Amino acid sequence: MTAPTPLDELPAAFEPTATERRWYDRWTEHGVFVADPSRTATRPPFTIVIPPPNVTAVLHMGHGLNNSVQDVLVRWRRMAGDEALWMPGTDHAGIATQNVVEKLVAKEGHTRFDLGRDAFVARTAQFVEETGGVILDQLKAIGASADFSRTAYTLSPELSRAVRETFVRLHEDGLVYRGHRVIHWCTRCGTSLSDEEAEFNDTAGKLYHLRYPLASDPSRGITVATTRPETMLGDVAVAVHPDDERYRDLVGQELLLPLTNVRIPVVADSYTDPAFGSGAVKITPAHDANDFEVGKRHALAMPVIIDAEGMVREVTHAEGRVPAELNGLDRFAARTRIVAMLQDAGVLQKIDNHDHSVRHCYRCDTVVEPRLSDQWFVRMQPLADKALAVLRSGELRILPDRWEAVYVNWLEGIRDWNISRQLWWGHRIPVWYCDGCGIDPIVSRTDVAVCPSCGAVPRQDEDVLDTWFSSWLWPFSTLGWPDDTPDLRAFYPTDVLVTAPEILFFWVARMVMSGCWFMGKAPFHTVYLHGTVRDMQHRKMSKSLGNGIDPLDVVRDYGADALRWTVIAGLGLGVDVMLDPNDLDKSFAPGRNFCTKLWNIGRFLLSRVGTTPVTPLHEIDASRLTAADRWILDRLDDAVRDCDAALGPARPAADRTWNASERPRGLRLAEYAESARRFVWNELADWYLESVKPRLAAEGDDREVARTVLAHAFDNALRLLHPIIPFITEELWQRVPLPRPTAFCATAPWPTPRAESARLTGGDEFEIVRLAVTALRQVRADYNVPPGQFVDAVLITPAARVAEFAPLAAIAGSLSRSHMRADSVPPEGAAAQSLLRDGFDLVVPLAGMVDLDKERRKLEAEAEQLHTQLVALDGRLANEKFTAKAPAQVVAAERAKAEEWRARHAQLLERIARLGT
RNA sequence: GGGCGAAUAGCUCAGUUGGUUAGAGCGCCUGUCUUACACACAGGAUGUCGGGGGUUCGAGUCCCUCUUCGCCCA
Repeated sequence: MTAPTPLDELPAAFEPTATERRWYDRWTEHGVFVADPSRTATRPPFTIVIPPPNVTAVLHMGHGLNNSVQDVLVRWRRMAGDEALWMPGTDHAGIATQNVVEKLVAKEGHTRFDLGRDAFVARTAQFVEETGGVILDQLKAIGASADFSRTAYTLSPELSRAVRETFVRLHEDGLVYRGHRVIHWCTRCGTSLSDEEAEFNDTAGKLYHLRYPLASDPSRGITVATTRPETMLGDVAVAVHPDDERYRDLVGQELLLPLTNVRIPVVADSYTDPAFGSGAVKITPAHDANDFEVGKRHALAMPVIIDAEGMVREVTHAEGRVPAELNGLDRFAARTRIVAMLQDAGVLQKIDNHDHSVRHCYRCDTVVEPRLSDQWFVRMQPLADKALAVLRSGELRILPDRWEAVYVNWLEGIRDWNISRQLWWGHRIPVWYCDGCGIDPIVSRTDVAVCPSCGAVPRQDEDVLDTWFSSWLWPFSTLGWPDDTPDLRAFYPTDVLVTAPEILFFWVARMVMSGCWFMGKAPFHTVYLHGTVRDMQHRKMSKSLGNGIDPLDVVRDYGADALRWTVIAGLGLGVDVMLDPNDLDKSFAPGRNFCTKLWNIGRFLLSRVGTTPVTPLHEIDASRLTAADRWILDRLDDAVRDCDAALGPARPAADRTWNASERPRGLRLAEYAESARRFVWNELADWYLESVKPRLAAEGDDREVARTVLAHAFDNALRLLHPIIPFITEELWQRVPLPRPTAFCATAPWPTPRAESARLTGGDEFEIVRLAVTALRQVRADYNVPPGQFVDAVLITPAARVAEFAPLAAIAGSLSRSHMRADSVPPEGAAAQSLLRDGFDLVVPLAGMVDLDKERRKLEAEAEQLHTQLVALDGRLANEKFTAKAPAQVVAAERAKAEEWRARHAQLLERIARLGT
């Protein structure tokens, strides 16, 4: 290890770029982030699995936020003595990755079909091999302390084995089945999608009212309303509600489908809403999931009139249904055309504007086409039941807790999961079909080369599995499952899952299901859902809007610590983070300013403490500590307690189950950041460091005490701050001349407060100093005393304490640019005066400057305000209902407060009287 | 259409089982290049806690209602 730069060479400004690289390499060299399952015998494990970014992704602010949060938690627990494991990795991202490589291939003038499946998959694998590590390297640049020796990948041989095991086992459990039904189809991606992947977008559409004539009497007819007139080519019936009087006599009769003159029946089905439109609905079973159910109930035909590319054609069971002029048209072009045709035919009665939600592909935003096809499904109800049970028992909690209702709502209305994807990039479905003998599909853990029934060569299912079917195993597949590995035994269940609400259903709920089903335990005890990074118009950052921020730009310009501090300190629980992509200076000012301030505090403090080793605090006798020392040590304890209360508890107290009082607590990262910041900036730097300057200037015993307290307080402050801003704290911490318990701040023990019993009295005297200084500064401002001008001031104390406060008055004087002395009697003559507390006063004789009226008004205003409050308080205390019904504790506190106010009020009146009239 | 949630200082948000002078950060105003820091220091201003009604000795906090906004689901 190279020696740190000598102190006299400590640069005037923190240099993030070089420093960050250096410390990250050194942490890695020393295996600081590597977890060891054997050590969990003696210390609790703390595990976080990363939400695996897409293997094609590049880092954006969403990742920056998400991973900063995880890193804060992992670094905190690592310092707190847990065996901390942060499992990193990437997701093969079937559709996204295939799309990327298809675009590359397209640039060469080819399609994936030109290459063929094997060559395309090989090409994609090679692409991932070359570029897949990019985002992980970018995570290192923001300081992520993940255990990269364990980096996982959803399409690795190990995790692929877990996927296949899962599929087969669920099939054995009766939870995986093949289904024939209408699913969501993306005509651009050429694959089916799950319900979650087909997102609703509000769309301004139109409602077309079409009149279908009665076959037996074309003068009569039924009007149906549809948003998709082109699907009428696939209509097989019109449904009305069984109780609808208007249509009762028509049920069972036939209508003539316009343009094609296909005869279709009128059926009665309670799916129909009599209040919507005309109360009659056209039924297109092959192109609408609800119509499909109606079609099944009434044993109707299911003609398919739109193909996989979204073109209108007579696909199956549709002979004579598609007019020649519509054949081969894209579905949207066909809509325009058919509306004109329907109008010409006199069928179109009216067109209303109609806002409704239309499903779009979550990857490419193409309008989803409902499509009749065969797919593999997971029966979700049994899995969902378990996922609900662990939330209700308290084995699992979600923060902010309002998301628990959303989670429950989704699980209670759970629908089966379509896991087939008509893609090439992913886990091939482990099912083989024998065309020779036609036996049932063979579901197998190992590849099937020969049909066990007839000996023919079977063919494997062409489809791959939904990517989420591999990522839902992430908390245990990354630890070695299905093998019973030391990692799995030590680190499962994991602790906290940190992610965004968008993937609560896609991923989080499904992980809970798989964890409960395969491992018998929820995969984590806490789900932490953080907010979204947005721009100043509160729009989500996105590539298409061009309002994104590249975290690496921020790291380059301000440093990783500034990035981390900004997002963590601004991160209320579940609250969105607003950043301005057009003004990075302003957006990241909180982090940059704080890092600069901390650097300056460190630079000054360390230069004053010097490099000579400092006596540890526990070797200093308590009697040698001054009031200021005791005050800052008390503040440190408060800060540690506040940070602990904001962050923890790290895990449920007992049996991995949350009790009601713990359940909503913890993970308040912004509160933690603020508590630590307040200590080091507003207490240590603003007051203690300023007050201690004179003591450091004089050689001697007291200088040693001051050096010890300074070094001790700063050491603890750096450790408190390290999880948020690891680089700058490590750089400074290495220079604190205290004996180091560990090689790195990153592995130093998390601060603990002194026991309440060890807490010393004496902090309050320093509070008088602070009040005196503040009062003097106010007087200065009131009388426009030039900043450089020293004034005389007297701290009025009880007679018995003049000697005790003489040195404290001197400190207050140096902090307020005044010659302040302690005395029990005020000086003669006009003076500005301020009532401090406990009978202490500050008197400032400003010769010739004091405005007695002004002083009187000041004191009278305070007395008057106090009086008003006192009257209200006395009224409350005189109210028998209050004293009888309010808790005794509250009443006692109110009485004490009344006494305190009364005393202060009396003192104010006395001071006013002393000013004369 | 169903469900959930939010509305507190100019902005983003805290405010723990109701307890009485409603807080923080940023921003704003004034002064200061005070020998670590102007990315700083010092001082200062700012809220009928969305509207209305109710419960209570007491309501930002509980109940009802209205308004506005957000999210999820169909």
